[in-house]
Amino acid sequence: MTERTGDTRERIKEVALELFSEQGYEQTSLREIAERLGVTKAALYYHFKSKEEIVRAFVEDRVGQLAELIEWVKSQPPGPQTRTAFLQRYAASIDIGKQHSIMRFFQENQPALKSMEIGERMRERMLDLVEVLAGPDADPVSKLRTAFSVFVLHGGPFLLRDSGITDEQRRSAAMQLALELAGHPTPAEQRAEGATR
Amino acid sequence: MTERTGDTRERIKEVALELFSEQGYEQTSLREIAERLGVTKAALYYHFKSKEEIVRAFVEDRVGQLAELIEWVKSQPPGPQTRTAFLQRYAASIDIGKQHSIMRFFQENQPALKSMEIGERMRERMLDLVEVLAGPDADPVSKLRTAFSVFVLHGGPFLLRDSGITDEQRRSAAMQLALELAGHPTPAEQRAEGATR
DNA sequence: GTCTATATTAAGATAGAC
DNA sequence: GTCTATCTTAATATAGAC
Repeated sequence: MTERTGDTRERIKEVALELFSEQGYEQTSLREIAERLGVTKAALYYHFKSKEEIVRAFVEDRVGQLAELIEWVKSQPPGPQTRTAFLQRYAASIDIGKQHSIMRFFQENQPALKSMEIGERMRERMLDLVEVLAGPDADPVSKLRTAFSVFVLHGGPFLLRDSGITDEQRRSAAMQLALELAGHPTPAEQRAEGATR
Repeated sequence: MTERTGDTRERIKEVALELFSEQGYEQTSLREIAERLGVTKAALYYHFKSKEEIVRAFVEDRVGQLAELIEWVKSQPPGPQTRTAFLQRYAASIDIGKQHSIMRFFQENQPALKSMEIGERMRERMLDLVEVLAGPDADPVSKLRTAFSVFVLHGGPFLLRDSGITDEQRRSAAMQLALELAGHPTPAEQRAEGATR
């Protein structure tokens, strides 16, 4: 065979994600992706029927992971302990492979994703996640606190990129703030806690 | 005169900002802006020499406001009290006119802004702001906490847009979390506080 | 599965009349 | 100050040979 099975498709996804997350979706042309891979644009169209299809391919990977994470949260008792335990799992899930790039791409390319159905799916998943984490009857402030606890893990390290510290220190600082936010009980949880004492 | 002085230029800025912040910079064509105004593209080019120049015009407004806010912070004693007082001023500054749209545009169009010098200026201003608010010797977690206290005011209300609550309740929830984050003293501030007791 | 060549389209931008 | 008309460019996408 002329090449290892499925390899080219994966390499296109990887290079595209790298460029899309670094430069932006609209700022990256298929020509650029093709050149980086040492092929022509036409080759890309053999593997994907459009530019948007490439996005769909790697965002779907992340949507699948989120579905699993959401199921895990649902299987746990609601509350601050589950939220803080979740953040450890979530951090691990973005630190492997290209998941962190996917989240950065998702954050920074909302206008482009608005017209894609995969963007809508991703957005809904993130909202679902916050919903199950905070609990359906959480007040708005608690929902925000929960949403930002997750958000800090993506955006925090990036925000600290100009400080003279290591990646590991950035991740650690983000995790510390995330835990602080997630550990805060909602009013509903406080009432429940008081009732069982 | 055929029209009220400077009016058209301002109307272009307004319409462009509205479309750029709702749909994205790349997703909005000059044709669309012109149509909305009831003129042709050529008319836009009489007032602005490029699409990017329109962005520069309204982002510069915000950069100027930020400079003033930063000066105010510098004039105050550093610490949690100044940070919380600042957030009130900051919230007021984005609630007037189109400043909130400018910040949304800034957040959601980072890839497009990356190649514009006005984007760089804006980014630097925001980093300066966090620097003076948190204090130069703040640890990474405190810097993050401070950065997110400001960020919550932009992003928080937008994140809660699907909850069945009013705009006012959204703003209030965002402010509450922002104050919680900004009110937290940094380790350096805690030491200084202990020393003066 | 990848190439060359090309179709198609729409954007940003300009020239010059009025 | 705004128009019509046009230029220029570069992108996504496709046809068909190899």
